[in-house]
Amino acid sequence: MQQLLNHIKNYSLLSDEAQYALYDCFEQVVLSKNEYLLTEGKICRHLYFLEQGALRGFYNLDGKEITHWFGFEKDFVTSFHSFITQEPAVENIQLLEGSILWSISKDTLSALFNRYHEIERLVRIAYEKYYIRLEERFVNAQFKNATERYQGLLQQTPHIIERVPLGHIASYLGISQETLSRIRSRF
Amino acid sequence: MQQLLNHIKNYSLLSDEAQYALYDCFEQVVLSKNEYLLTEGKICRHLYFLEQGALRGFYNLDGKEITHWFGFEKDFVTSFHSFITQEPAVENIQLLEGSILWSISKDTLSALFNRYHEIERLVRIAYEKYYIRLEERFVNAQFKNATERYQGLLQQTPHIIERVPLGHIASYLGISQETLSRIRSRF
DNA sequence: TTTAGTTTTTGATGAATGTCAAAAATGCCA
DNA sequence: TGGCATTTTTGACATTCATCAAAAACTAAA
Repeated sequence: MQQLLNHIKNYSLLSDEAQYALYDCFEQVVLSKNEYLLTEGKICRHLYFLEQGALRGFYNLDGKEITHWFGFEKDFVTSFHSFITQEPAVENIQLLEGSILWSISKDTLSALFNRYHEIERLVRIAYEKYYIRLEERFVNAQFKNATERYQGLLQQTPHIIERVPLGHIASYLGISQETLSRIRSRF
Repeated sequence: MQQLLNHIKNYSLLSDEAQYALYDCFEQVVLSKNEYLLTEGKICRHLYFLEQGALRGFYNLDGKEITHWFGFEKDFVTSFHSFITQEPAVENIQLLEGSILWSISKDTLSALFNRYHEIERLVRIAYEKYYIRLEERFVNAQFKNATERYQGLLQQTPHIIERVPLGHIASYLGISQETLSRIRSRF
């Protein structure tokens, strides 16, 4: 939990009071490898902070699992679309490693927004960072080829390669596992 | 300007006081076709609301212009990365039609955030919507083929096809103009 | 209208990547 | 330390899409 409070200082500084309120509202969740944080069709009512571990978001398409994002230490994770709209999730969130998370419900978070302008500001700023990150992934997906995407991954988030099976990574990069294997053999 | 105040009601409702403050802080900008709202290398210091008209964001890659987004009536537009980070923009924003915009500087907006929690909330909610929109485009880019992307465009944003030259649309969809032409001939 | 510029389409070809099937390598645990 | 399951690699072939070049269609101004 201390890690969470520490991490959010990167977004904006909170008063002691607001920090304490946060401290009070997050609950610890411990899950083991392969368990699910969320399954398709359920409404995602929580936002999580990943203190330790790794997980992936994926959905099913024509019988195949499409992994479209990963979460690691210090990431906020949720099924964003479902969390925001409160519609059923189209995706699953599955643990890749045993993990420690901190959870807050949407309702609790909304209540915190009402009480603390500074917490809503923090989230507004967090959104900006996550938006920029997604924008970059979008440009990669749309305008770079398989090799460039893999090299970008190597440079920008090498930890992914070290901790995740190649099948998931291929999916994450939007290429087939075989193609990824061939690209890797050329280095 | 009334259109702007009306539009933001879709995000959240503002007090009269906050609405008046907004009214006070936006300035009208009128530009004609082909003019630039922003050019590569400049820092983007403003957020714009597009009341009437159309524009595109594009960047240069290997001598080609890559159009990666369009703006139309009721869109908030800016070079998001540059506006948030205050680093030089990598993209250009060019008018596709003569347009009427309303502009607010980052500093002015920040001051409004400080004075009105409810305005920061409005922007937080707007970010959520824009994030979800981008997420959808990302999934399309990464996991759908050219034909599916074009059909998605037809269904979800047909107005784009009616108002934008096909060359820009092809780029927006991440395919060559020739391929787009062939896809279109198959309907 | 005519003409010049721009946009869109068509054709031929090649490169990048996907798919299916099988082999090889790796990991895990009894 | 085997043996089984999973993950990764390799090979053959098919498909999608890009590229280059040229023709056709469209647009707008003289």
